[in-house]
Amino acid sequence: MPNTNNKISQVEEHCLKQGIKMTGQRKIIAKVLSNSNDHPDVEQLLQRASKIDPKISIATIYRTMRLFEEHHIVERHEFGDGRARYEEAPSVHHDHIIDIKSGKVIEFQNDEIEKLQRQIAEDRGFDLVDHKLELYVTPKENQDS
Amino acid sequence: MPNTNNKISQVEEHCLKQGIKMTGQRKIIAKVLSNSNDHPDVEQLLQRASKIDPKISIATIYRTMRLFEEHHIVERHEFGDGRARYEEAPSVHHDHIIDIKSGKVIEFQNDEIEKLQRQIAEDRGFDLVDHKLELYVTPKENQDS
DNA sequence: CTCTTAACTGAGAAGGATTCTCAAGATATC
DNA sequence: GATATCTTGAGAATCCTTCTCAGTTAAGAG
Repeated sequence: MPNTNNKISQVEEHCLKQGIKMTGQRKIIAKVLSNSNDHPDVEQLLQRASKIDPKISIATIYRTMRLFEEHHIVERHEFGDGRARYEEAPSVHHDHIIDIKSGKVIEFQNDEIEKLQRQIAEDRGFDLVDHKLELYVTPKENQDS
Repeated sequence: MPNTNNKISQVEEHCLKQGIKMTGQRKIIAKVLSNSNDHPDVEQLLQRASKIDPKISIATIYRTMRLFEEHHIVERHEFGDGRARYEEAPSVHHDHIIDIKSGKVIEFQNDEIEKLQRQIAEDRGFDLVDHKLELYVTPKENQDS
């Protein structure tokens, strides 16, 4: 019976568009990324990939994430815990709220801030090529929202 | 002849206010920080401190920076190059522009963005306890500003 | 001023995340 | 289906940071 899971993932499609050679391992990692809604670190990626191919190595995860990052297929983040976290590069940019109590990461967009950032760089004679905006928060005290 | 450099530095004063035991090494590191207008990393701090006391150790720099950070006497930053950089905790908050061509770091303030950040956290039921805003830029092309 | 105790330091070992090395394996081309 | 090129796995190496521990020092009590 043919594997029903072998259709091409979003991430794999982006790879193909950019002419990246798709090895078995890269396809697996691409699929893992496409199936993740969170911001996994390398260890988590290895665990998820290992369920598909138990002999995939952590070096390949590292190499592949670097490759994907260079091709803007994933975004790398460092949320202050000393290791990189990844997400499939979003079509619409967003920033992150990190709940330091639970470690949960929430995405948000704010066009006003984006505009202000560009303007700040511009005003000082620079082109804004990238930015990092992270809000570190704790659940509000007097509220059970 | 009394050392003309032995007056208490800004950073040392903050330490005293907080009841931190001031050893010779800590005084030196405090002075180095007060005399720095940039965002030195640990290696740079060691070099600068070594000019005053050549037998100061890098472990002490690390330990002292952690101590000072915990007491909010310095701010630690990670500007994407994998090592921590420090600055004397500013009385007025600012964020950073990093010129990725030269590595130069420029400080800026923007109250509008600060306000929006607090509001974004608030709207989602959180208290904003910290944030990181870094603009990665390159010098503008068609301009000699 | 000296004693005492708790805290601090220097040096190197240890740790965690990431990259590198290299032999073996896979891929692609003709 | 031989050959050149790229990729992989495994462990070594690297970088930054923290830890360990024996020796030293700060700071308060007498």
